[in-house]
Amino acid sequence: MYHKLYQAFGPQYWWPGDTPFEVAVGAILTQNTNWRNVEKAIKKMKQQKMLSAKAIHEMPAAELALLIRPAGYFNIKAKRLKSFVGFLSNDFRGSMKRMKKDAMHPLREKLLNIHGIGPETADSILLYALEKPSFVIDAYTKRVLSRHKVMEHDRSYDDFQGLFHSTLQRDVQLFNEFHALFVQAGKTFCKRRVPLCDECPLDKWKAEDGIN
DNA sequence: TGCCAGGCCGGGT
DNA sequence: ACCCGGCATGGC
Repeated sequence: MYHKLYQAFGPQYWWPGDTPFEVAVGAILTQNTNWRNVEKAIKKMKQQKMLSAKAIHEMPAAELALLIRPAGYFNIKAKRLKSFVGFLSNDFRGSMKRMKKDAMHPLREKLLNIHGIGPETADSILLYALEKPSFVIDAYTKRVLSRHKVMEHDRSYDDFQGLFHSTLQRDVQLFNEFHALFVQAGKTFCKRRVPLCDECPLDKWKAEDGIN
C-alpha cells in the first residue's frame, strides 16, 4: 500500500510548520478541525509574536482564545495549548530540543497525561515535531484501512497502531511519509459518503492483482 | 444550506 | 470497557 500510494501521490513533505514548537501547536489546533482553519490561527499567532512557549505560558487563556478563534473550539484549545506549554516549561524549561532528548516511550506516557492530549496528538508531536518513530492513526488512516478491509473501523487506536509497529521497521521517514499519504489518499478518494471508488490507486492495484 | 474537517474529555451505562 | 453529547469556525 505504501508503494502504491507513493507512486500515486509522491512525497508529501510533512508536517507543514517551520519549527518543532509550531508543529506541536498545530497538532493541538487541528483536533477535529480543517487544517486551513489552523493555518489562519497560526498565522495570527505569528503576527502577534505569540507563537512561543514563553508568550503562551504568560498569556491568559481567554486572550489566547481570541487569537486562535479561526481554528474552532477556541476556548478548549486555548486551555489545551496552555497545558502543553505548562508541561514544556516545567519539565524542559520550555525547550522542544530538551524534550527531544527524552526516550520515546516514557515521553509518550507523559504527553498522554497532559490534559487535552490524546493518542493521535501525542503521536503527531512525537513523530513530526520530535522525529520519533510512533505511527500516527487519524480518521483518514482508519477510514482508508477499513474501506480496504485491512482492519474493522471500530477497532481501537492501539489495534490500528499495532498493525504498523509490529510489521514495519521503526523508521521515522517511513512513518512520516506513510501517514501523510493516508491523509492525502483519504482526502482525494475516501470521502465519508463514498464507500469505495475505482479511481483510488489502491482499488486499481487490488483489481489488477485480483485481490478481493 | 447542510455537511464536514488530520480529537478529546466528562458523565453515563 | 464502550457510548454519547459538547466543543465552534470556515469552506464548499
